[in-house]
Amino acid sequence: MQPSNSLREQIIAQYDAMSAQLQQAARYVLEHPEEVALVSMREVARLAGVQPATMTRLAKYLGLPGYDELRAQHAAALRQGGDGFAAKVRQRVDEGSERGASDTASHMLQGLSAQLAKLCEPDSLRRLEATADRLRSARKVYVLGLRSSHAVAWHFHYVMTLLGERSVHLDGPGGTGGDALIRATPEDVMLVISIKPYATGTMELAQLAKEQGVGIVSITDSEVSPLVALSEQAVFCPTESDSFFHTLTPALAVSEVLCSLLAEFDRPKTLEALQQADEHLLQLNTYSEAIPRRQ
Amino acid sequence: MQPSNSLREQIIAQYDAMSAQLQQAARYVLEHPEEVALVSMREVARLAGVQPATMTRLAKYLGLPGYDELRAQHAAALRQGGDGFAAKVRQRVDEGSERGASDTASHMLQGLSAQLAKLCEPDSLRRLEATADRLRSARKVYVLGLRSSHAVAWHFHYVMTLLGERSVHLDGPGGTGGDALIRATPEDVMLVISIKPYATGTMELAQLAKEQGVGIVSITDSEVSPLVALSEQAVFCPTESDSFFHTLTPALAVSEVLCSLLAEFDRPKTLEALQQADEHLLQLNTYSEAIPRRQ
DNA sequence: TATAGTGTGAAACACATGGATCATTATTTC
DNA sequence: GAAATAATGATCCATGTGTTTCACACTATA
Repeated sequence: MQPSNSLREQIIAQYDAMSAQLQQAARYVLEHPEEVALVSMREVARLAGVQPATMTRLAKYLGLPGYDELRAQHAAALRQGGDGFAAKVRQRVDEGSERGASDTASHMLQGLSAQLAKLCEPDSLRRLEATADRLRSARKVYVLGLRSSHAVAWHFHYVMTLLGERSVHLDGPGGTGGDALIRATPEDVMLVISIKPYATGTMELAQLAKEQGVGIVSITDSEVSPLVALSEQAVFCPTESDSFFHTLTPALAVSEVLCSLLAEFDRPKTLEALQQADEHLLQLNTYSEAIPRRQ
Repeated sequence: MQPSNSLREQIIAQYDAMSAQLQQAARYVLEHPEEVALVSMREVARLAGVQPATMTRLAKYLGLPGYDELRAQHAAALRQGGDGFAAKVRQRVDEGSERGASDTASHMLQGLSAQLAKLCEPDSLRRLEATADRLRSARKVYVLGLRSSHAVAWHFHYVMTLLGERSVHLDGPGGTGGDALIRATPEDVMLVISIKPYATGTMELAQLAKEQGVGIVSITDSEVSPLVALSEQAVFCPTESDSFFHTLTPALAVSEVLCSLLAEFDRPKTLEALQQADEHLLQLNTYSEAIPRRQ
C-alpha cells in the first residue's frame, strides 16, 4: 500500500534535508498515502497542518512537476493495492507459516486488539464516563499505581500535568510517595490503578485516603478486586495475555480515554493549558527535531 | 473492494429501471469503482462515455444528495481495502461511529484497537522479530525513554527485571539517569523509545551510547524519526488519536510483545527467573489479596 | 396528428482547486 | 551585528469542478 515505493523511499531519503514545514507535510504524506490520493490538496494540507502552498513546494522539492503528479502516483498505488488485497493476505500467511516468532507476536497483538474492542461494551463505557465525571468534580486528583501499574499511573499523571495543575502523583524516591496525601481533603479524588497481584502498598494508601474522606476511583482488573470495595467508581480492564505476564495495554488505553474525556470537557481551558506547556517546554529546549550536535 | 456494499447492491437493483444513459453511467461505476474514487466527475463521465450531468443525475437517482456523496462512498471503500489487513477492524470503527456519534470513548478505543491490528502487518512483525533478536544477543539492555515515553520504558524495564538481570533503566532522580552508561560496552544494546516530539535528552544520550559502540534499537513513530538514523533496528508504532495528545498504547503493546518474544526464547530460564521473583516478593509481603488491616 | 411527459445535451453558474507571486519573517554566514 | 539567504504565509489568478437551468428531441397516449 505504498505509492510507487521509490517515491516513498525518496521522501524518506530527502526528509532530513527538508525544512520544518516540508517535513511536516512529508510526514503526513508518508503516514496517510490514501488521503493524498483521495482528497484535494488543500484538504491534505489542512489535515497535515500546513499551508496549501507547502504541498506544492513538497512536490517540487521531490523533483515532480507539481502536486498533481504526487497525487497521481499515490492514486496509481492505491489502484494497484486495492486489487492486490488477496495477494497481501497470502503473503502474510506464507510468512506466518515460516516463522514461529511472528506468530507469537501477531497472535498477541490481535488479542490485545480484541481486548480493546471489548472495552467498547456499554457497561465499560458507562463506567468510563462515570469515572471521568467523578474525576472532573475533584479539586485535586491523586494518582496511585505501584509496581506494574506504575507505568499507567505515571502516564495518566503526565498527561494531566500537561492539561492543568490538578494532578498529584503519589510516588517518589526514598519511600516518600504517600506524603502528598498529608493535606488531602474530601474535595479530592484519588485514582488508584492496580491489577492482580495487588500491591500491598497500594491498598494501604488507598484505604488511608478513604479514611481521610478522599473519594476513590479505580482502574482494576475485576469486579472482585479488593479495590472495588474502596471505590466509588471502577473501570475494569482485561489483563490476560498469552505471555508469561499480565498485559497493561488495556489499562493504559483506559487511562488515556479518561484523560481524553477530561480534556474534552473543557476544550478552551485544555487548549490554553497545552499552549502554556508548549511555550514552557520550548523555552527549555526540551524537544529537538533532529539529532542534536554534541562535541 | 466494493463501495459500501449496500450502495453497490442498490445500483444493481435499480439498474433495470434506469434510462439508457443512466445505465451506461451506472455500469461504468460498477465496473470501475476505483476510478470513481480517484478522478473527477467530469473525467469519470468522459471515461463512461456520458455527459457530466448524467453522473449527477445518477447520484440523485440513487437517492444521494449529489455526486460528491457517490464519490465519498467509493473513497471510503477504497481506504478500507487499501490497507488490506486492517480493513475488517476499520469497518467496525465506521459502523461504530454511525451508531453513537457522541461517544468519544468508544470511538477512541475502537481506533486504538484498529491500530494494534495494523501492527500485525508483515513489515511490522518482521521489525519486531529483528528487534527482539538484537535485544536477545545483548549482554545488557539499557532502556531509555523520557517524558511521555517514560511509561513505556519503565514498563519494559520492569518486566525485564522480573525475567532476569540484564536490564538497566536509564533514569533516576537528580538527573543522574545517564550515568549507568559509564560502563557500557559494544556488547550491550540500548532500547530507545521516543515519539514526536522527540526529547532532546533522549537523542543526546542515544547518540552518546552509539559513539561508545553500543547497539541501538528503537521504538518510534515513523520512518523519518531522527532515531532511525541511530538505530540498527526500529519498530514503528502509530501514535495518532482523536484526542489532544498522542497515544502511547500501541507503543506499550509493542514493548510488551518484545518482552514476550524475549521470554519465549528461553522458557526454562524465564520460568526459573519468575519463580525467584515470586519468592522474593512473597517474603517482602509485596502483594495482598484483600484490604490489609491497619490501625 | 396533437400533446403531455420524459430523457438528453449544451451552456452557464458559482465555487473550489492547484499554482504563482510577492512581502515578511527566520536563519545563516560573514 | 549586518547582510544575505532561505523559509514561510498571504494573496491572486486561470482553470477545472459539480450543479443547475433550459431548450430540444423523443415517446406514448388520446
